[in-house]
Amino acid sequence: MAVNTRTEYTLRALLTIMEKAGDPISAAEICKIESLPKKYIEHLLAGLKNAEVVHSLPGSKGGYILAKEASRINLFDIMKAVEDVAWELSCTQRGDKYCRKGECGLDIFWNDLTGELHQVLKHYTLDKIYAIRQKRSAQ
Amino acid sequence: MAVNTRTEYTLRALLTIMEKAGDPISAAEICKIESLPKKYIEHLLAGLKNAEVVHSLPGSKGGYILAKEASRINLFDIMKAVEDVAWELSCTQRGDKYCRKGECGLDIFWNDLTGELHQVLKHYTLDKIYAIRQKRSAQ
DNA sequence: ATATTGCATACCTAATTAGTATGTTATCAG
DNA sequence: CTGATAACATACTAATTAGGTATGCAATAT
Repeated sequence: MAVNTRTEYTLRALLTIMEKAGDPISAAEICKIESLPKKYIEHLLAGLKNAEVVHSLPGSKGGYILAKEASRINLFDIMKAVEDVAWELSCTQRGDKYCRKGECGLDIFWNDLTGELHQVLKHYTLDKIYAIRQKRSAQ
Repeated sequence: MAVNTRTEYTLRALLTIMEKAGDPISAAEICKIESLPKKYIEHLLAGLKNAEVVHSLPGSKGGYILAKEASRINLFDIMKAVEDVAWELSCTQRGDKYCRKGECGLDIFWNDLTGELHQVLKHYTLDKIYAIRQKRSAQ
């Protein structure tokens, strides 16, 4: 259980988009600034577009912009958009081979835990993450 | 990112051991009660033994017992013992191909987040999980 | 002694991750 | 209206991880 590169790279891309403040930035430029693989980032941004986290504009002056204020975009939404399954902890829903379909009695526990972890993720909005990064740069 | 079967099955095994209250219970019996694959559980319990979460006794009347009170065993310890990498979120430590080794400025953020998530996991001790399960059974 | 347990090692298959490649479609500048 | 520049869609692939299974050895109680 770990955050994977999808979330990591996506976050870096989003912060780069955010810094452009409404001016569309292309995948190519994002990847140049952040040293990321272009095709992979395009692929990830497609997920974000679907989840309405970003808007995209094709064409020569095109690129990506945030679909809403940075304070309304949180880590949970990002992960959900970009990882196929975002921290779904319930064994029942995963359909594990030896899952006893609720008979183990732990479904409530997994739900409680999932809720708490999602809460932590939702607490980290894009603007907060940006602020944490700025703080570090200032040191 | 999700909890996997390792943690799920291990937790069920530990609760079964806990219910025996100090009387050693064999992997075979655990697996009979919880419908789990014996070899896999043995493998997982080996990790728990290493982490000093359980003690084991070989021989005919042997089996597993908790190494300490249920209130002193928490989900973080369990996951760390049983999953190779327990929720290590830092890209630097994972050695991702396009990780910029701190240059992305997000290392502090990942550390903050990791800490918060670990805190949630540590809050769930085995006796609390047991209590949550009992509550549900009573319904 | 022997049955019963844990324990160690190695192996295997399927799914997931982390990308890459190729080609198509929409927009703007000239 | 044409060419460049972007996004977008689909498919593919290599490497790693997950989820087990198999075999055999070591320790203990009866």
